Amino acid sequence: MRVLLVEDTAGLGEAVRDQITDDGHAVDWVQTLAFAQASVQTTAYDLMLLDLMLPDGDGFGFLRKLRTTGNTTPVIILTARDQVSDRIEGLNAGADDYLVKPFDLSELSARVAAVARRYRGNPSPLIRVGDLEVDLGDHRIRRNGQPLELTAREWALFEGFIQRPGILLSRSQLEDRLYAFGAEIESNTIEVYISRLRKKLGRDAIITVRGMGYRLETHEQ
Amino acid sequence: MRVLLVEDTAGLGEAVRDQITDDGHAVDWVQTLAFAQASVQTTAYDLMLLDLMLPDGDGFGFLRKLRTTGNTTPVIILTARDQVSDRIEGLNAGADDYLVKPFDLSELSARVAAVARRYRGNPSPLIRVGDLEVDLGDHRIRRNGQPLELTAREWALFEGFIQRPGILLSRSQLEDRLYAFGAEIESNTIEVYISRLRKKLGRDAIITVRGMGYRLETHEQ
DNA sequence: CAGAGCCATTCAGGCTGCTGTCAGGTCTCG
DNA sequence: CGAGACCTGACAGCAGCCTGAATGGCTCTG
Repeated sequence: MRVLLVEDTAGLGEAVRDQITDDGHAVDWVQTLAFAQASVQTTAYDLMLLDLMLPDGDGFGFLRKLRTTGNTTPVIILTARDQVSDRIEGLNAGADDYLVKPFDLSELSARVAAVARRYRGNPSPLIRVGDLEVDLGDHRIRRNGQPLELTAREWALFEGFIQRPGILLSRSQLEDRLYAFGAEIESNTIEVYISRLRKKLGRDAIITVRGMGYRLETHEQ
Repeated sequence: MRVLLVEDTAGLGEAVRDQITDDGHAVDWVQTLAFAQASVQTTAYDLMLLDLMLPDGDGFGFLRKLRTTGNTTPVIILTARDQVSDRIEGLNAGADDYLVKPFDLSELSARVAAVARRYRGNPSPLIRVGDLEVDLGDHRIRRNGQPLELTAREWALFEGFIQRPGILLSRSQLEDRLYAFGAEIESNTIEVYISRLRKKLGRDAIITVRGMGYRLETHEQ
């Protein structure tokens, strides 16, 4: 899952980023509404974590504007304000959940997982590709009825393929799924994970398109 | 994806061009606003990388004019200016993202990939030419329903033809698609690839225009 | 706290088949 | 018919890819 974190406090931002990353998601961290605006325009996020008090404005307005432009990305508000009125205003503005600082990182994890599950629950929960049966919300895969266990990184990669079956994903797009923007990757990690996925999903599940990337075999012509 | 790079610094331009090419996109590189203007009028780009300080003017004005004429191509600004006011002006002028020099090439890749992701989020258009059916996003070709396998180089060449069906491409234009700008090529490589493409696409798919270049047969008129 | 176990990452060795080159042929035009 | 332009089969070299194994970090457990 790809998460946009909008938070101007360095310490908290890092902690949250690390936590969400550990949970197996890719995190883009910005510190102003201007950058948040730019990010949501160029990237389709699955979840947004939004601080309310930012150097260049109020998160409420940003969220309202986001909703009026048709963006339905789930948003969890992170804030020091704990007034009931704030909570209501946040939910009215289109937030999906609300965390009051200081909050426990494991609590954050739980909310994130819940939003992800709810979000994934809407569109078809079970995806079938070839002999694979995938539940995006629960991160579960069966192959010929047999459950498969994927690690966080394996899942992050696989998710990219399953979301749009048959699509060609370049190496840099795959790196983008595993690591946040700007991260350096300087070995053949992607290849190693492709290899591991093949071992679990079946040898010919993922097709190498030499010089271009990889593609999930869909058995459609 | 087809990218227009507007950058007047030779070294940086080459580096960016090579990087984006490596990521699997087609890059047109121009060094002035005048050429940029001409390019956007003749070609539908999926992304523009725009330097702000150019010999014949300021990128802001160009971008504003572009937006007022209804062009919604995503634009990423590349600039040495890192003033907050510049950032805001850039976003106000209609930019989608902002990269401050010196930036890391992998970061550029990530931003470009983000745009590409959105671009591919739309149902990738199927292009039909003769008995060929081409999906530019997925890099797939079928001929009479039969899937074809093209290598990276073959695809790079073919992409040039399919993007503007019927256009005549000179030998040097084709070389530019395969090799970094300025690379010397001193054999008949292009001819060899044309030959290989013909073997896969059908003997009369590509027409030789003696002394001028090659053209894709469209069976129009 | 030691030890077991799992995971992410890196590295090296080996393999596949793409790439660029050449040679010798065919085609086209004046 | 000659010259130049173009075509294509063959091939060596190597880029790109695959994968087993090693490493180190982390968590869990007793």
